[in-house]
Amino acid sequence: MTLSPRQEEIVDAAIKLIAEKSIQALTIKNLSNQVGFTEGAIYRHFSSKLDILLHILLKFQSNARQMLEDTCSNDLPAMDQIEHIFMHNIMSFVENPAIAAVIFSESIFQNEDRLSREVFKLLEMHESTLSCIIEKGQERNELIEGVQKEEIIRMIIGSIRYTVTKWRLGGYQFNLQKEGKSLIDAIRHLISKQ
Amino acid sequence: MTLSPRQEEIVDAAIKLIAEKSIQALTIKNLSNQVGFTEGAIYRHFSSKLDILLHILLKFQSNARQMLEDTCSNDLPAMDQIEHIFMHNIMSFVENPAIAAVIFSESIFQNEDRLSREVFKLLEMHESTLSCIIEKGQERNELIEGVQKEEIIRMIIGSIRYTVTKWRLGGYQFNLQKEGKSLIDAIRHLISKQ
DNA sequence: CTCGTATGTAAGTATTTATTTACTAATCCA
DNA sequence: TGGATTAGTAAATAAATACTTACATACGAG
Repeated sequence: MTLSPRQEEIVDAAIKLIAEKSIQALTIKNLSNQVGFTEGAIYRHFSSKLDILLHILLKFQSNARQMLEDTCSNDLPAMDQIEHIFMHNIMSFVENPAIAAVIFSESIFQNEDRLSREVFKLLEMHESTLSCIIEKGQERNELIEGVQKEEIIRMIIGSIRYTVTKWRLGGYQFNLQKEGKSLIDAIRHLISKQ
Repeated sequence: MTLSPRQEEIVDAAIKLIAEKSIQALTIKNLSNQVGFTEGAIYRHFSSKLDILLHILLKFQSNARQMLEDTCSNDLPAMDQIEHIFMHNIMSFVENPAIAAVIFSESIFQNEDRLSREVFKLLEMHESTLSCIIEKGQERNELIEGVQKEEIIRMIIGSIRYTVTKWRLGGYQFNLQKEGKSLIDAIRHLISKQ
């Protein structure tokens, strides 16, 4: 399960390639150029291209898992925890646009069952953490109760994704961090009590 | 600009192909099988595959434009207009999953400037209509004012898109119409006055 | 030292895909 | 009628792409 240094190197090169060009640019040829070896060398370290994509997703998963656990372990007000997760995601997109490029490429993965399942899992991780936080927040009377947590989750994750998608479609023109902050402020205003 | 009957036929076949398989399945070979002609015949009617994709987007655009104009022309309360647009979109995804497949394939279009611009335009059409509705709603004291309309729009469009994406990733397992209704009810609850 | 394993290269292969070409049959109009 | 236009076919082409194979070299353990 854990990767050798060279495997890490290849996965990182793949991520860089996706970030700078697009997921379409992730070909074995391009990847081998990026790493500085020939195509055959890639196959010494991964059995297939799918395997590489899979490890990219696993890497993002383990980052996300770490962040989500850290967030849950402290005992801030619910809304602060949500903001923390929200802004952490925004920042990780800003610092590493490949994450967005990969995660938002479900359409490409759709025929690859294994990949779309891993993307799904990543979403589920976020959802279940948010679910737990919102539930507590409602019990503690910090968050409004008239709206089911499932719908709040949809709005939070959906609005991030949409904002990031437009940021990407528009060629990274606007300041994502700033827009993310306005958005989470609006969400706070809507779902906090009073 | 307007298409011949045979061109319509080809575009519709392309949409069907995307809906039933995926956007990856839209190859000239598959398309010609679907239509019942050979590959060469396709090129009698369209200059390139890109041209076909473009006309798919234009078709969706004109449908959406029609719907948005219809909505604006009546004088319902803002929230009812929003719900109308919202549910119209949901229903069009239910009836024609290709629309979702195409619109959510920005990642594939990203290197095709022309295509991503048209997807962008489709989003802008929805945004500007919603913007107008929300503005009036806030003036008329129907909608809350503490939150900027840009953020509300992000939440509305984002939450639809996210719900539809999960519906697709999960293989159309849940009832999108029902979930859409719960979601718009929640939104209504959050952004209506009182 | 040397043998085997790990890791690289160069040059394939097989397949897919968009597009083109040369040809044909039908249909329309002068 | 007859010549051009339209719309189809079959087959070729060119490029891209994931992956394989045969060979080379370095290096660590016995």
